[in-house]
Amino acid sequence: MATDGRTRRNGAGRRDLTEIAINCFARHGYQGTSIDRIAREAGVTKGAIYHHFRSKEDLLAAAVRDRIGEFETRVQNACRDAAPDESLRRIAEVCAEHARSEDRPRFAIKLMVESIETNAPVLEEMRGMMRRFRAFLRNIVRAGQDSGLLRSDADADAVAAAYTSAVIGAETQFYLDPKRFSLEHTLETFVSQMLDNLRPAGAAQTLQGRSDP
Amino acid sequence: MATDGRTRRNGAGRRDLTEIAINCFARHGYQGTSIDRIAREAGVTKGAIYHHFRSKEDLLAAAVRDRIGEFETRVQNACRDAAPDESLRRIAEVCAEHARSEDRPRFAIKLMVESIETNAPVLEEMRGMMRRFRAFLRNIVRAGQDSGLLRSDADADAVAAAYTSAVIGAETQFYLDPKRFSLEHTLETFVSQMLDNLRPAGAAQTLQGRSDP
Amino acid sequence: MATDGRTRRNGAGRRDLTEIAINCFARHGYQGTSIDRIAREAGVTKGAIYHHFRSKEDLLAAAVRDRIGEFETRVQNACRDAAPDESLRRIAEVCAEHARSEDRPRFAIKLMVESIETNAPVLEEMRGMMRRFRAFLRNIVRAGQDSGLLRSDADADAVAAAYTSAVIGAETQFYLDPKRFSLEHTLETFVSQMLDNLRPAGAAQTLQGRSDP
Amino acid sequence: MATDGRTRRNGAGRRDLTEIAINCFARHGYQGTSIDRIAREAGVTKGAIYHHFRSKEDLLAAAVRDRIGEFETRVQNACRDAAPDESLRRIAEVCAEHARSEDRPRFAIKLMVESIETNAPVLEEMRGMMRRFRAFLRNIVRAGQDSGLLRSDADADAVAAAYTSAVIGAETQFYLDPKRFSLEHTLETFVSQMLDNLRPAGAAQTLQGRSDP
DNA sequence: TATGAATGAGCGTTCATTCAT
DNA sequence: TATGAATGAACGCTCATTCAT
Repeated sequence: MATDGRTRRNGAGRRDLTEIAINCFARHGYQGTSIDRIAREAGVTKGAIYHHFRSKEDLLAAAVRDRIGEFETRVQNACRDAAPDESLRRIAEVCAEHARSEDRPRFAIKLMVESIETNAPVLEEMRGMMRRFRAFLRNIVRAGQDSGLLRSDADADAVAAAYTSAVIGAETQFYLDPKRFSLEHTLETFVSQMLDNLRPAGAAQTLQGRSDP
Repeated sequence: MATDGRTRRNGAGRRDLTEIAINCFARHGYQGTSIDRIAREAGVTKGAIYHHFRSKEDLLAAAVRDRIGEFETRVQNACRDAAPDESLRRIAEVCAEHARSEDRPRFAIKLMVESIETNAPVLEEMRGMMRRFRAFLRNIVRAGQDSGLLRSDADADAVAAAYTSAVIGAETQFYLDPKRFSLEHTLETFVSQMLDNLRPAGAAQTLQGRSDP
Repeated sequence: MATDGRTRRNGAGRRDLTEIAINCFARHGYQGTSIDRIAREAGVTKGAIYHHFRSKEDLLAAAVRDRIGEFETRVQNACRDAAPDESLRRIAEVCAEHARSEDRPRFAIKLMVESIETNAPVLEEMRGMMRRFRAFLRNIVRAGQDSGLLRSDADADAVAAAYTSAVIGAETQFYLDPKRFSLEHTLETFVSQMLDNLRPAGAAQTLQGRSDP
Repeated sequence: MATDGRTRRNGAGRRDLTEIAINCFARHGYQGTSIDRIAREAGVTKGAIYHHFRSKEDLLAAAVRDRIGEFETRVQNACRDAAPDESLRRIAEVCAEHARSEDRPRFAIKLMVESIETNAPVLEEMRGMMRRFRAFLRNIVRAGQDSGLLRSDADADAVAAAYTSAVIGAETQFYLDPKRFSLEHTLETFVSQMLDNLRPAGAAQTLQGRSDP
């Protein structure tokens, strides 16, 4: 009985292991996480992990892939049936929620940065995620431009790159200094600034950017 | 009596060691850098390092403090005798240059992110640097507002936070994907967008975002 | 399925390790014994030891506890069904045998002395052993006094303390100078002297102290 | 000015170094004492120590020799112009005082035991001290026997060995458990017991051995 | 499918010792 | 006579990985 994916107590399946692993990796980094710790937290022995994964790197790669897919699905869903400018607002919200969530956060920032110059396969995976994220944003901007909603003389690639930068940088600062860094407010400020700037010449200018005086 | 800075045997003084150490730490992270590696790269034995520093953490702290001071000096110098808007452009340039330089780059991003949840003292140091950076930017924005150069209804704190985010995020993406991420262009796009948005109501709008195909 | 106690590969179970460890500790002291040496002597690698024990201190504690228990059992058994004066003779014999045995000797003296001012938990363990040993002796003396076999105006506590002193001091001298220090003869001399002195007023005095030239 | 042996602050002479060294060795043992620690406590650098002593072992040997000489002088002085039985009482007192003193204590016990099976030269030194101590005691006993003060059928060697045992064992227990082990009382009990036993046949028996009921 | 004993390489750190000054 | 930089060997410990069961 009770075979709903995660069985009780013992015997965590392949899937459960990636769940637990990515949490450890996200918290303590790849090098800071021992197979032993993952095993302990999963309630299994090291051997069990090596039964499912060929190596620590393999486990990390599998876990990262899982998370990336999940994150991308979430972003795409947030944009379903939304106008381009609305999509750009929603994506920022999803990213902020992700950063604040209990279990998922930090993994992209921590493992992405840690893999620079140290772990080519994961780096490639992360690079792909970032490229797809920027392409996704760029397509939204282009769609907005095609429909006349956004200024057509803006460089959609650069806008997407700046947007991605703001998200990554805001998340990083938030993890670094959660008490003093206002994640949502920063992202809202950025997005409003950007949308304001992308408004076609004739459109009226919104008043934004002043708050908690 | 051999006083060319690095005295005796084949030595590498305290200072040289922090230089070499921070390069290693920035490249491979704190956990990914062994004392042996630093020693090898400095041409000394592990013992020599422990003669100058009490522990690996001590070495890291000394190296990080050095680098932070250097970076902050550099940013401040770039703003000497510059108008607020010009300062905001120059800071982005300095950050881009820093990210592209041979020896100094990556240290902030890598160690900042790695220290989250794992190394409280370094975290504190980095937090301090980020807070000072944001405060520095905010003061520039406020100076611009006071002089009428920038819109006075903008939230200077949020603008500074967004600016910092853009810088960190752009640097991160650049390290991750130097071939495909256009660091300078992204930062220019961001800064122009921001300055455009901060222009007082009456001022003319510049053309920005010239797409490079 | 190979269940001869020490299973698999070339192993040495937890128990064997404490046996080997205490021998090393007793010979070279705690600080003078490296984990590597224990491993080598046990025919395993360091890692195997750390699989069974959390630390060198943990291994020491386990080994010391084992030995203390063994020693106390041995002393108690020697006194089964013996009159108080006979018990006091037998305990000295057991201690002398213990000091001469191949594997067990020295551990108490070496580790007890080494732990003074340097290793609180082991000190505590040893202190406990000594207190129990003195209490055991005192109870024997009291039993002798209650039965009229020994002078009742003697201070049982002080007698027990002096007895323990003689045993420890004789053992120490024996280890220091086995060729020139006559362990059994010294202890016999002491015990006879003591029993002579504890003889009730009316009883005849034995001739003791026959000098062996 | 001020060259009274130990100069102010810096520049501890050879003699001062052995003083400081033996204190360290007595407290933390030989292996537990680093040259660095001695240097720090003496207010000099390691190099200065190596200027005076060829090695750590050499320093230990010198320090031990100093202390042994001092101790033996002290014991001999205590016996000047005293009858044999009185001498035997006084020696126990000197040993107890020595064990309680601030600076000198523990060195014999700790270093003697630690050197067993690990440090042949020091072991030899300690062996010599013990042999001389026993010989000194034996001669006192013999003198007592020759003068008719003590029973002449007692084995003077064995008596001396038992006496030495009691002293060493009492000291050890005292260091191990100063709160619960009564050093002076134990030694007094032992000596009284022994002297009582050594009294010639005709002499009256003293009442000893009952105290703090 | 999972366990647990074991390995072997490596890491941070300590320390006696050397030596140019 | 003394310093302080440096060495090199060891040590306690960790950890990814292997493998018999």
